[in-house]
Amino acid sequence: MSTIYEVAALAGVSPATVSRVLNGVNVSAEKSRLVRDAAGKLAFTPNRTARSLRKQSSEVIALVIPDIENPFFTSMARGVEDVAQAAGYSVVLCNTDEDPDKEASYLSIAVSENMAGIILAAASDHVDLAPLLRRGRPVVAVDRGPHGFDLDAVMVDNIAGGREATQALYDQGFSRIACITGPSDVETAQRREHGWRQVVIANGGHDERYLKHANFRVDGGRAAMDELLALETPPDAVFVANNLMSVGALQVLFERGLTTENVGMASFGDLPFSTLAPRGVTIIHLPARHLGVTAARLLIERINGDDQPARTIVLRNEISAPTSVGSA
Amino acid sequence: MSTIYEVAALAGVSPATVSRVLNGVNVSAEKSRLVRDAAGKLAFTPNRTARSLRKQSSEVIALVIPDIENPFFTSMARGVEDVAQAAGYSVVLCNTDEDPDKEASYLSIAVSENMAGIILAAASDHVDLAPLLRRGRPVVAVDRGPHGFDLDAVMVDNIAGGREATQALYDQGFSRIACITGPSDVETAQRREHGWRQVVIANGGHDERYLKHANFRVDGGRAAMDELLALETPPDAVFVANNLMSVGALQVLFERGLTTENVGMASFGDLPFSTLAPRGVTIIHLPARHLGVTAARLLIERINGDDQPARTIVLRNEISAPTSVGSA
DNA sequence: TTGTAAGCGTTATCAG
DNA sequence: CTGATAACGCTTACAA
Repeated sequence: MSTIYEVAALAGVSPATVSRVLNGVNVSAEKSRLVRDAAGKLAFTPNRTARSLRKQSSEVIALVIPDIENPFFTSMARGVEDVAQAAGYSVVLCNTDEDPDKEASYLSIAVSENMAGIILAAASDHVDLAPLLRRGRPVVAVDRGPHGFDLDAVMVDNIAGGREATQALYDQGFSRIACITGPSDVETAQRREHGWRQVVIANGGHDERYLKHANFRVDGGRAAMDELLALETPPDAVFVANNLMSVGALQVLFERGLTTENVGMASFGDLPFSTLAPRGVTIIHLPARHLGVTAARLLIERINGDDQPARTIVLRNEISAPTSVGSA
Repeated sequence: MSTIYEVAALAGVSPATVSRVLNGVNVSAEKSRLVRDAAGKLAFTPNRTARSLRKQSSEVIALVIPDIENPFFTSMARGVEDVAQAAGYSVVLCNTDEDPDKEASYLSIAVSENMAGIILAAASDHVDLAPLLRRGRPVVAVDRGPHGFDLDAVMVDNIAGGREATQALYDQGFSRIACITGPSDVETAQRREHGWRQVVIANGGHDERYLKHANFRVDGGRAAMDELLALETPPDAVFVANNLMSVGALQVLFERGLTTENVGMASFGDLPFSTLAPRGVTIIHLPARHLGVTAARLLIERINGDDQPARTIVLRNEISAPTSVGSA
C-alpha cells in the first residue's frame, strides 16, 4: 500500500505534484509522465479515506431504500447506478428494511462518511434530515416525499393511480371493491388508498371493512386477501397497492381455485417476474428505473452546486387494462 | 458538525478523553458523564472518515454481487446484512452487473475506503484480489469460487444439483433433455452444465445441440428456449441453470400454449415471486439467505483476526419434485 | 510550474 | 486516569 510520498520519491518530485497529476491540474508533461510511471510501478491507488477527510466529501452516493427484495426498488437502483457511474460516482445501497432505526443509522453513516449525496426512499415519515442538510449534503427524495423538508423529489402520482385502478375495476363490471394498502404510516400507502377511497365513495360503494393495511410484502398481501375473502360479504374485486402484495393476493386467489373473473384485481406496480402474467389483472405500470435515473440526475446537479429552489418531479404511470379476464 | 475538540471544550476535558469515552476505554465515571452530556448537547457524531484513516479500517463491509435484480442475490444480501448488523457492521451493496470492469472498480474502492472486509460473488474468473489480500483485507467468496486465491468460500454443490435436476427429468419419463446454462466463463454455469452432461451421457442421451449458453437473465432464458424449440428435433425437457432463465423459459413455453407436460422442466434455483408456482417444474432449492449468513459469519471471524487455513463450506440444496405435472 | 507545510478529525503513544 | 502530541494520506493555500 503505497502512498503519494513513495510515488513522489520514486518520481523525484514533491507529493503535491503527484497529487496534482492525479487530479489533472497544471503539471508539466515531463513530470506528469514521471509520476504516472512511478505510480504504475508501485500499483498506487490513492487512499480515498484520506482524500475524503481532506476534501470533506467522497465520490460515493448513498441510495437508501426500504426493501432490497422488492424488484421495484432494485430496478430503481439500476437507474440510479447508471447515471451515477457515468458521472463518476459509485453507488452504495443501504437497505433499511422499512425500519426507522436502520434508516437513521444509515443516514448517520452517510454524513460521517462524507458521502457526496443521498437518494432516499424514506421508511419513516419522521426522518431527521437536519444533520445532513446542515452539512450541505444534498438529499433527493424518491418514491416517497420529503416530509417537511425542502428537497428535490421524484414521485409518481399515487392518488391518481389509486383512482384509475379502482375506476378500471368498476369499468370491468365489479361493484364491491376492496383495497389492500401498505402500512398506515407510509405515505405512498395512504395516497393510493386515498385514490381508492375517492372512487368508491363517488360510486356509493364505500365500505370500511374492505380496507386492509398490510406490510407491502408477499405475506402481507396473502394475509389481507385471506381476511377479505373471509368476510360475510366478500368483495368482488380488489385494488392492491403494491407489486409484492399483489403476488400474495393472487397466490391466495389461485390456491382457492378462484380466478380474476371471480375476484377482479388491479395492482399498483408491475407484477415481478411473472412467468405467466395473469392477464386478468389491471396493472398500473410504474417507471421504476426512470424514477432512479431522474433522482440521480437531480442529485448530481445539486452536488455540482446547483442552487435553485427545490423541485418536485412527478412521473407518469401507465395503466394497462387486462387483455382478457381469466386466471392466466 | 461538531468535532471531538468542541465536545472536549464543552465538557472541560481533553480530546483524548472524549475519544476514550466514545470507544469505551477506562475513563472515570464523572468525566465520562460530562463527555456524554456535552456530546448529546452538540448532537455529536464521530467522523468515520477520520477514524477510518487513523485506524486503517472502517466498520463497513462490502457485498459485491453480479446482479442486484436477481432475487437470489438480494436474498443472500439479507442474510449478510442480518449477521453483519448484529456484529456492528454496515453492509454496502455493490452491483457489478456481471461486468469485470465494474467489479474491479468496486474492489478498488473497497481497499481505498479501508473497508473491513469483502464478500464477493465474482463476476469474473480473473478477479485480482492480490491488492486486497496484501493489505490484509479479508475476502470471502460466496456462490462462486475463489479462482486461485486461498480464501474462505461458501457454495452450493452445483454439479450435484445439475445431476439431480437432470436425473429427476429422466425419472419423470422425459428422454431428450436439454440444458440452458449461463455464460461459459462463469463457474456456476459450467458446473451446473457439467452435472447435466454427466447424466445425459450416462443415459445415452447426449446431444450437444441441446446445450445453450445464455446470460442468466430472463431474456436469456427466453432466447435459449426459443432456439431449442426451433430445432428439428426439439428436446422434450430442459434443465435450466438459474431462476431467472427459468422464468424466461416458462414464459416462452406458456406463450406457445405448451405446458410442462409437453416440455418438462427443472430449475436450478427457486422461481422468484411465482404467483402461481408452476407445479410441473422440478426445483433445486438454494439456501440463498443461508449462504449470505454463513459468508458473513466467516468474514467477521476473519476480521476479528481468525487465522486458520481457508475453509470451503458447501451448503445443501433440496430438490423438490413436481407435485403434479401441468401448466399451473 | 513546483515545493513546503498546514490541516481534515480521529486514535494511539507516551508521559505525568 | 488523563493530557499533549504525533501520526493516518491526502489536498491546497502560499511561496518561490
